[in-house]
Amino acid sequence: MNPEAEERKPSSVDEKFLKPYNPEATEKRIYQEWEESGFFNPDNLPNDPQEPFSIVLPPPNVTGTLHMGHAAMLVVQDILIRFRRMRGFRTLWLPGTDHAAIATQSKVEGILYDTEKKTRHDLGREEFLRRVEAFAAESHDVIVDQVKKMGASLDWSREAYTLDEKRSLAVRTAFKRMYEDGLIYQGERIVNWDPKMKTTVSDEELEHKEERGSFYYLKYGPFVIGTARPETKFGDKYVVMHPEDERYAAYTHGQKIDLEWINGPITATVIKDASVDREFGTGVMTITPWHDQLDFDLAEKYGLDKEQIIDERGCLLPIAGEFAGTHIKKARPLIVEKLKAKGLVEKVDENYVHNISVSSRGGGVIEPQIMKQWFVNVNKPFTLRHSRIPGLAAGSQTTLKELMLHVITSGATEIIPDNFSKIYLHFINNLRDWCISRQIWYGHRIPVWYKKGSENREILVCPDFAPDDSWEQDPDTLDTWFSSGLWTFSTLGWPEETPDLKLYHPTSVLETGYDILFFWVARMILMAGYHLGDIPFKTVYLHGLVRDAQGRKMSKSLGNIIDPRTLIDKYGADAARMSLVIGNTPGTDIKLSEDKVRGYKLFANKIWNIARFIFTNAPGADPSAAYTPVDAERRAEFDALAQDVTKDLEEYRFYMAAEKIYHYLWDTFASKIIEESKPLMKSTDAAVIESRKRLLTEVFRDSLKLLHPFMPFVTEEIWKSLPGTKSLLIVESWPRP
RNA sequence: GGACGAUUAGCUCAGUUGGUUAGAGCGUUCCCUUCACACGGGAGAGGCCACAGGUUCGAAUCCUGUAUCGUCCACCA
Repeated sequence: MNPEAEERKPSSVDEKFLKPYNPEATEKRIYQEWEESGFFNPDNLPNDPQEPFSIVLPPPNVTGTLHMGHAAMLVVQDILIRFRRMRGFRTLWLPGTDHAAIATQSKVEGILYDTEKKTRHDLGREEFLRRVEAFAAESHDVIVDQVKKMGASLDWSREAYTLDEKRSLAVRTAFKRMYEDGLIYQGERIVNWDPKMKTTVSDEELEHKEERGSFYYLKYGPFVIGTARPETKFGDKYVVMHPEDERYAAYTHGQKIDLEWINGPITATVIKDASVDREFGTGVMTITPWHDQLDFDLAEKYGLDKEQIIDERGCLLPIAGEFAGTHIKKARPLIVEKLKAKGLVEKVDENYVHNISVSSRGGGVIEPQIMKQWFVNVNKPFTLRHSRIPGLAAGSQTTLKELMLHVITSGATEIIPDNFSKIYLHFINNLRDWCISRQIWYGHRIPVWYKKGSENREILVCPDFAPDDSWEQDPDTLDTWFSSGLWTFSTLGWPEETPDLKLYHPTSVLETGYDILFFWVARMILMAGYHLGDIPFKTVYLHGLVRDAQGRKMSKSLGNIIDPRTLIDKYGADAARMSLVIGNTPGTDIKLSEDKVRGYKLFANKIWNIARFIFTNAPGADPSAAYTPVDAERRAEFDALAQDVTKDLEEYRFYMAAEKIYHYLWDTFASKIIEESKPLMKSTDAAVIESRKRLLTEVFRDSLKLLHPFMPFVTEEIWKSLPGTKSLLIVESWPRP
C-alpha cells in the first residue's frame, strides 16, 4: 500500500466500510454538515454564480404531518435543485408552510370538540386563535423535521409562512390594489354555503357524491314539475319551460296562473327559456333562485324575485309556514306528507340518483345561498401597469381570465405533462368570479374597515395601519388560496422591491401535484400576472399522487397516511428517495410498496461496497496515468451515460435518469468493470494497473456526482472518504463529458 | 353528457421521438459463503405488451374501433 494514501486515510475512516452501510448513523450528521456549510443559501455558494435557478417549495399545510405525497414532491425538487447547484447555478430553494385557513381551523375544532366538548364559540375568537396557532406551530416543527430527514437542501434562512408579518403585508397590499382596480368587489351572489362549518367554500373545494333518493312529481297548477328537494319549493312562483316545447305552446311568457301550492294559493308566472331540457322529467320546472346557481342565473336574466327559504344553519324560514325553524332533513318527509294529503303528489320515483355537493374540508352538505361576500372579478377589464409577459404589452387592457389563458396559450409558462394544459384552459374558460371571503377565524382578516354607525357603510381599505376606534374591521377572513396565490413573490419580499425578487422571480420551476392545478397554479398565474405583470414560473411540473397499496388516495379522512419517517427509519432516506423517483412519471399516480424501498436500500449498500473495493484495491491512483484502449472505452461508456443522464434531468425525466445510473452502477460498474479489474490488477504490466486504478477511481467519483441528486446522503458520506476531496459533494461540479 | 389517462411477468410498475433478443423491484426455482458486497454472485422459469382492425420494411409504441378500470369537469330542475 502507498504510505501516502495510508496517511490521508486514517484507519478509523476505513473501518466503517467494513460494515454494511448504516443510513441511520450517517444521515443526520451529513445533513448537519450541509447546513453548517451554508451552501443551501445561494449567497454562500463558491465562485459566486450569477445565473439564478429558483424554486419555491409548495408550502405544506400546518395541519399535521407530511405524507408520502409531500415526500415525493421534496425528492423531485431536491433532485432539480442539487443538479442545478452542481451545474453552477445560483440555486435557491425557498421553504415555507401554509396556514391553510379552513383545513387547520376545522382540524383544531375537531380536536377541541373531541377533548373538551367545546366549540370555537365557547372559547371566543382570541382564545381560539391562540389554540390554532399553538397547533400550527407544533405541526410546523414536525414538518420541518420531516423535510430535513428527506435530505431536502432548502435555504432555511429564507423560510416563510403564509400568515407571518411579511406575507400578511403582501396579502393586504394585494387586496388593496385589486380593490382599487375594481377587481375585488363586495356583492350579493350565490355562494357555496357550508352549514356545518358556517362558512362559504370555493367551487374547487367541493366534492360531488352520488346519493340515491326519491324524486317527486308534484302538481303545480296545470303542470307537473319534478324535484328531488320538495323542502326548497315554498317560494317557487315561476314556472319555466322551453319556448319551442309544443306541449306547452298554449302558455305564453309572462302569463300569470293562479294555483294551489303547499301552503295555500299562489300566483305563478310562466317563463319561457331555452335552457330547459325538454327531455328531462316533464319539461317543466319551477325555480328557487336563492338556493340554486342555475335558477339564480335565470332570475338575474329575467329580473325575477329571489326569496330565501333556508337559513344559515339549514333550517326553514317563516316562508315555510308551519315548517319554519325545522331543519331541512327533518322537514322533508313532513312536507311530502302534507303534499300527499293535499293531492299534489302525482308520483314518486324511489330510485333516483343525483349528486350532492359536500365540503371537502368540513364534510358538510353544501347549501347554495345568496350572500353578501367579497369576490375577485375575473371578467372585468383592467389596464396592465407593467408587463414582462410576451404578447401582453404594459398599458394594454385585459381581464384576469384572459391573462390566465394567455400565459399558457402563449407558452410563456409550460406545463409538464402538456395534456394538463388543455385541462387548465378548459377550467379557466369556465371560471366564475372567485369568492374570497370566509366566515372562519383562522386566516388573513379582510383589510376592510367600516365606519361605525355609518349608514352608507363607509369603507376603508388599508394594508399598513389600523384605523381608530370609529372604524370596525370586516369580521371575515380570506380564502387561504388568496395568500398562496402570492407565494412565488411574497416569499421574495414583495411588495418591497428586494434584490431577491429581482433575481429569483419569475421562478424557474413549480413542482406540485396535479390535484392543485386549479386551486393554486391558476391563482399564482393570476396574482403574478396582475401584481407583477409577469409569469410566476417558467415551467410547471406536475407529479402524480402517491397512493396506498390499494391505489387509494392517501388522505387524512381515510387515515391511510404513511409517515415518510417510518420508511426512512427502516431503509434510509436515500432508499426512500429512489423509490419515490423511479417509476414516478409526470401526471401519473404512483403506488407505494415497501418492497421497492427495500430494493434501493440494497442498492445504497452496493455503492458502499464498491467504495470499499476501490479504497482497498485502487489506492493512490495517478490522475495522469495513460488509459489503455479498453479503459478509454470504459471511460467513454461512462461519458455517454453522463450525457444521457444530464439530458434526462434537463428534460424532467428524473425517473429515467435515476434508473440509468442505477443500472450503470450495478450492472456495468460493479458487475463488469470491477469483475474484469480483478485479473487486470494482477497484471505484470504496471501501465495496465495504473490505467485501471485511474479508471476505477475517476469513474466512481463521477458516478457519485451523477447519483448525488438522487441519493445525497450515501454519496456525500463516501465522497468524504475519497482521497483528495476537499469540499462537499453538494457543491462539486457536475461531470461534463 | 364532455374530456383525459390507464390496460406490459405471479404482484407493483418502467419502456423518452416506431428499430436488434420487451425491462426493473419484489416474489419464485436451482447452484455458490473464492479476498468489494449473502443487504451478495451465477443460472433459470415466467409476457399473443386488454381485444379487433389498419398504416409501415418494421408496432408495446402511430391511426380507427371495442371492452374494462380510473380521474377530472359539467349536469341532473
